[in-house]
Amino acid sequence: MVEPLGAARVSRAERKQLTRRALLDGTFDLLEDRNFSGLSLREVARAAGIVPTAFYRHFASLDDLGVALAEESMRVARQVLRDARRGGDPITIDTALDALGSKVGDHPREFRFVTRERHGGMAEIRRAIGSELRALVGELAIDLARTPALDAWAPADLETAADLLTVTALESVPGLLGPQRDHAAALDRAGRQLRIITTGMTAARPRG
Amino acid sequence: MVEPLGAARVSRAERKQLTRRALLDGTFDLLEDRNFSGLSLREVARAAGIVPTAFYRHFASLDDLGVALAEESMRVARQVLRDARRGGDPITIDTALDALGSKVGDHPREFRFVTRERHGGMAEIRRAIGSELRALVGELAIDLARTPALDAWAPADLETAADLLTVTALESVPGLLGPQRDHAAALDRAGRQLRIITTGMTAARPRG
DNA sequence: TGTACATCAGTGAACGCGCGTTCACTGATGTAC
DNA sequence: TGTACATCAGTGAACGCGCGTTCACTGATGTAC
Repeated sequence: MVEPLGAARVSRAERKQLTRRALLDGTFDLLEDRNFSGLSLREVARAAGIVPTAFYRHFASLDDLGVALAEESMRVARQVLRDARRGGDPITIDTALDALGSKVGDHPREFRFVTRERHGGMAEIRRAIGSELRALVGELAIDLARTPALDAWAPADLETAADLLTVTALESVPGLLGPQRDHAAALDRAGRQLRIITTGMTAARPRG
Repeated sequence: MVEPLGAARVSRAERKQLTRRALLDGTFDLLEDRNFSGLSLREVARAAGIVPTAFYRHFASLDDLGVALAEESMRVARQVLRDARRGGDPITIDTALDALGSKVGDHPREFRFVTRERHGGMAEIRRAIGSELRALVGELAIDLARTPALDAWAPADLETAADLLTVTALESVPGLLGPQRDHAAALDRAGRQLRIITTGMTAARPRG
């Protein structure tokens, strides 16, 4: 790494973290129009401004880097749920979609990664995304459990419903990653679908 | 291609079709544990038993082959809807999931391709799958339009609901591609989710 | 039926290139005293 | 504060390999007469 003129002195550990960030950021940028499995180690190193062999100081393999990207991406995705609850009020469809829309706008690379690699990626990456997604669904199920209309539901059924809501919302992400003019339609469609689901949940005889 | 001893004489056109099939089949087999974008042309040719340069007699590029695989896979997926209607009765959740379960069992490679490449693949492949999926959703919307309980629904809302049902069913495919013991759970979960949706549809005030 | 020519799926040599990984190294940062 | 040594992120040369694509070709099939 080149020391910029007049840069503050940083410790070896700090500098290593900066390079690690450069690897993650550079890789996210390379993924704008490609698959993770279409990347090469040399290309990733080039994007981070290091020599190929230095890559191994940070990750044992490209797969390892992919898992790190999956974890970082899912950390952003889980933040949507927290944003939707801001003010301490229960989550509604509108606050959730607002939160999703602005989070995708702020972090397109992370959502693109999740969308592309959730089913399309290498086994280890899929596993990492899957387990984080299950945690997110579990969180949402707890929100649902606090809803009076659903207090007769068994935990497993709440989980199933939370999964359905999550996947439906996630399905709108490709539309939110495209041109601005399609965003409203994507959110509108997701809103209609989520409303069908919540209508079904409150109308359902639980434990069917 | 080697002429098997005693093989029936086939025309040049027939033989070309056989090689094309070998390319499609060989590629599907290579995709069992990888991405389409992880394939190389030489590897595909090897799997089909031809020399790399002969590939170009059949497809202009790997992308072209990918689009052919997408079309073939979606042809199988659309067959699920037709199977679910067999006997001329309206589609139900149970007939649809039965049809899906056995179709995935018979054609795992095609469903794996759709699942992996729908969001994860190269732009041209995504486009091919997307447009076929929209056709499938349109077909299902017509089925829904024939349902008495939904006759007040606007076509666009039926389309939105059909999309939700389709995507929800599709989400069970990864579970159906895994070990046999997980199949029942995947279908059960999809059934519960589809029932939430259909409950929501019949309970909803249309044109909301 | 036989002959002469056209077609074209598949062959095989050759090319230059980017790949992942190895290895010994450099030189700034960190630590012990 | 100064010195001697250890650590370790990043370097750069080198390797053998599989890649996509080009090209001129072969020989069986197809067609015209």
